Amino acid sequence: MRTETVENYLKTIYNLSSDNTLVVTNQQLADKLSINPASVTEALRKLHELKYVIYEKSYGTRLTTAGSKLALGIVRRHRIWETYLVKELGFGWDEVHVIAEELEHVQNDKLINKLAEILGNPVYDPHGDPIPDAKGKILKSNFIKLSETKPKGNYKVMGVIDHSTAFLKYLDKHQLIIGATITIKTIEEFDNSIILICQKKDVNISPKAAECIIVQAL
Amino acid sequence: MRTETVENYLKTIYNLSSDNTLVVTNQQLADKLSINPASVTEALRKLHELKYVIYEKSYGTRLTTAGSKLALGIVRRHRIWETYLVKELGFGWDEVHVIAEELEHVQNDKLINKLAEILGNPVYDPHGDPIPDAKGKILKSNFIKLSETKPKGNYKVMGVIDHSTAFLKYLDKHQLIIGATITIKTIEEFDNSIILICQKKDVNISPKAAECIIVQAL
DNA sequence: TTATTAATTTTGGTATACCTAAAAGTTAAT
DNA sequence: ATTAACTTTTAGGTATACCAAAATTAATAA
Repeated sequence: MRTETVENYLKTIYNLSSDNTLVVTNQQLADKLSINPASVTEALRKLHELKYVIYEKSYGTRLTTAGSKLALGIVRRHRIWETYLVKELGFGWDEVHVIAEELEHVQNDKLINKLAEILGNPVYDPHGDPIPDAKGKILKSNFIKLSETKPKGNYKVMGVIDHSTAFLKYLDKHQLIIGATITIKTIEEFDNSIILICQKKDVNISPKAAECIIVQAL
Repeated sequence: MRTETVENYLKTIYNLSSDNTLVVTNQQLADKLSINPASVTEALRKLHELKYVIYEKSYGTRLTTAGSKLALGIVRRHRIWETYLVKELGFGWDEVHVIAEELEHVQNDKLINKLAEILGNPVYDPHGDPIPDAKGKILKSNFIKLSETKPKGNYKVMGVIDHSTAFLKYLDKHQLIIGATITIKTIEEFDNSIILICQKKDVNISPKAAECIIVQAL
């Protein structure tokens, strides 16, 4: 199997399994990777043979220790590059995902560690995602989704789940950037949209968007 | 055809044709790319269909205008990355080639132009090779090979042809770095090896190495 | 010029990573 | 418990990018 293919599967499995606590379905993988489910079945069988995943037919897949290790390496490379692009090269947080998607496959630990060092070994990337260290250790947060918050509560925006340019530009427009403090005003009965206060302005967030914003209770 | 495959062929044709003045043979390509000549024939036929090269059966190949443009883009990316790795990230000139070989395939003009800007839009990379500008314009030098020099002459080291770590470390050892001033002492009758003076020390250079060192007469 | 050597192309074949369509299996709803 | 809906797998197929071996073509030397 080509390295890049392996890396894309393992990274996606990692991202979908929330730190390996969940089993990932073929459908989820097919959707995320934009490929046919039949191709996923095939690939998972090979990854199982390579001992990167435990794939149980018609049930689901999770990473082995070896697979996790590899996945964390790729996640590290991706997040370090995103941070470097934003902090050192002046890119916007809404444009770095696609570039990092390519840069993450460049195989050179010395390079990544050098970038990390220049950045002061950051622990979070520009989207609020934790960056694994060189040994693969990663912080796990007890943050919640905006969709799980309660009215009257005060929260701090800690990260996002969707990394698309469109979504990030939408957040920028409402000042909903990492670190912003918000207060939940009400949750609409009929469509579950959330009305919150951010920078003293009312902002209306759709349930779909609320699923993609990560916050911490204050 | 995969982008990376196209890019590797075009780049190699460019490098072998010395600025498109020479026709490139299949053998040369097979050697440089470490693949079977039969595969080269196949690939060239496709590149011809794609209008990137003019491939004349059993004769040779050269780049079209479109092919040249693409090739220069890849060469630019490669050389900008090499320079960035050396100048900004502290890598040695002997270790950047392999890394740039991967980085050159990352498709993002804004990124390359940003790196170039940080570097002050350099015109030469760490190996003395000229870097095409964003429009594809490239300096052409009238430098000569060390193997073409004459005894008693004074020269300045301007670049290298071989980018392997082994060769570059060998040069480092003898202080034969870019910019170094040398004087040709003699050329051995029986094996054509060159004895030159560099940093006041005598250095003996094999004919093979002399083919890979580019100098300018002073 | 012919023979020899070398380069190139043809032919037939492999592995990878996808695909579609159909079959089998699983889950949920009545 | 049976049907309906969805998911997963199987089976058969494609394009890419390579290969080895044989056939052809070109270049070189006798």
